[in-house]
Amino acid sequence: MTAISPQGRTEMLRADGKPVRVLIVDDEAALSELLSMTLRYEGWEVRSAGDGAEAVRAVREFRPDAVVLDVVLPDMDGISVLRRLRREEPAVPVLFLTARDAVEDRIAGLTAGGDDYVTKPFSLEEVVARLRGLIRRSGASSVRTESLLSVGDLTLDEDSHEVTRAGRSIHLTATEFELLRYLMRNPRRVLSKAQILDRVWSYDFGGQANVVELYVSYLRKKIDAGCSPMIHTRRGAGYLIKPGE
Amino acid sequence: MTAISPQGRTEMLRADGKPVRVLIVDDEAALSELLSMTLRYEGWEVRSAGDGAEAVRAVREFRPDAVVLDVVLPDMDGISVLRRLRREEPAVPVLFLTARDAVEDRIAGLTAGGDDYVTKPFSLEEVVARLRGLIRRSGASSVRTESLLSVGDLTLDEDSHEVTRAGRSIHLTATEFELLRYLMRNPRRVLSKAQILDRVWSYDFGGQANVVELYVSYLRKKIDAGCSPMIHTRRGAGYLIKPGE
DNA sequence: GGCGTTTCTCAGGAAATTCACAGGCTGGGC
DNA sequence: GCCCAGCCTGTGAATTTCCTGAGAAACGCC
Repeated sequence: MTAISPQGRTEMLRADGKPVRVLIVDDEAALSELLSMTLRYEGWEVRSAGDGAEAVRAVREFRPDAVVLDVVLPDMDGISVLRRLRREEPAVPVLFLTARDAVEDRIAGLTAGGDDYVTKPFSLEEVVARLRGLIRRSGASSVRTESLLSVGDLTLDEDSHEVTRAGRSIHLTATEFELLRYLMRNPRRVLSKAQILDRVWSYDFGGQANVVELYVSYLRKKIDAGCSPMIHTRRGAGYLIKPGE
Repeated sequence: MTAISPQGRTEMLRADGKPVRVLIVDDEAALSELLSMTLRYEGWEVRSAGDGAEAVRAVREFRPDAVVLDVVLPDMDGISVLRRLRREEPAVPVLFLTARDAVEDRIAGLTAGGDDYVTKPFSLEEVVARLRGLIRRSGASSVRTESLLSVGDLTLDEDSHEVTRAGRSIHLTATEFELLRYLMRNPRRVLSKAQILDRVWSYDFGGQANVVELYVSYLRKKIDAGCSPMIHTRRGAGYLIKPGE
């Protein structure tokens, strides 16, 4: 089930019409808060736990639709936490947070089911998208939300990562894809370069703000080439996407 | 929920019909005062805190709908304050105030979800607009306010920054946009050049007062061209906007 | 380890915007 | 009808903002 909020953003709802519930299990307060705030803003109900014991308690009481689990925790490792979570709630999908070098072999074993993972440092856009995907596939929301975003004759499939303009398939790199997705999830809304940077680039990105300009430029070459432009610059304010003409 | 005040200004109200509450956290007394006065005049309830400890206390008692947070504070840096605020009130949206050059290092990673920031020196119009946006999207006011302002056949969308007159789209620069927004938020009310300067230009603007005349002139060329004029001069008093005829 | 791809920095140039200045215009008091 | 403060607006220059090519560095895939 999806609902269009007054601001025009699409919200994810559960079968009973209540907001989706997410449990965040992470001992780094800063990260945990960053995620909480972001997910709340997505319209979800969030609860967070700082260690494994708390997580198990929370999953029992809170009955989340999905769990974000940092695999490095102070009192138990992620695997034990996972095991105990699963004992409580076998079907709940889990999004693992992991360091880049804490290689894929371990994670691969964990994510065998419907689970997924992102590596630190991640972008908020990525976490939100993965979570949406997990929840969508888990069937927590009764009416399946579409994975297809569209603005005018431009479409973007969040599952297959396929992008088309006027039926024509377009190849995008990972960053280009995330930028376009963020724009398309906020059509007709001006997004500042700072907002884009905070959302699409990873939280520890320390580079120049003009990467945003650069990637907008890349996108335009691929998206708006030969067509009426959909990506618009609002000088001094930011960028927005809207149907051509 | 919006209400039209007796003077014709639109006010923002919370679900319970009470005014919106804003907490200002800033150690520069002058700036803090300026903001307080401005926000009170907007019809909001304002409380201010000069340091982090006070801020934490205030957020606990006052339960603000939004926080304005200067990231440079005497006793704690903005990040710690933010963290402690969030522990008290996880969902409260924050508007960060920051120096222009400090932007790129630290702010990334702070702004999550609905948060936003403005760089010093800012214009009051900008701060108010951002705050309104933050509160509007956070859901503090039960009936969400529209992002669309309209006076006669003139409309201004604060989200898309789109302006139309009689259905015809009009391109405005950033300053023109802010000036028009200020006028349109105060329809049928005479605004003096001094008021406009104080509100639309940044607080450290040191230029000639006749920029206001200049920008009114620009606006007229774009807004009132060929139509019955909506922007009127009250000689010796100021300007006002009202529907044509 | 090599090679193509992707990400990002840097810097030059183009374009839009902001603003000062100054001369012209106007309304209203006399 | 005259005058002047107050207002309007054309011109142009400084500044800001944005766009984009070139190339270095990092990454990922055999």
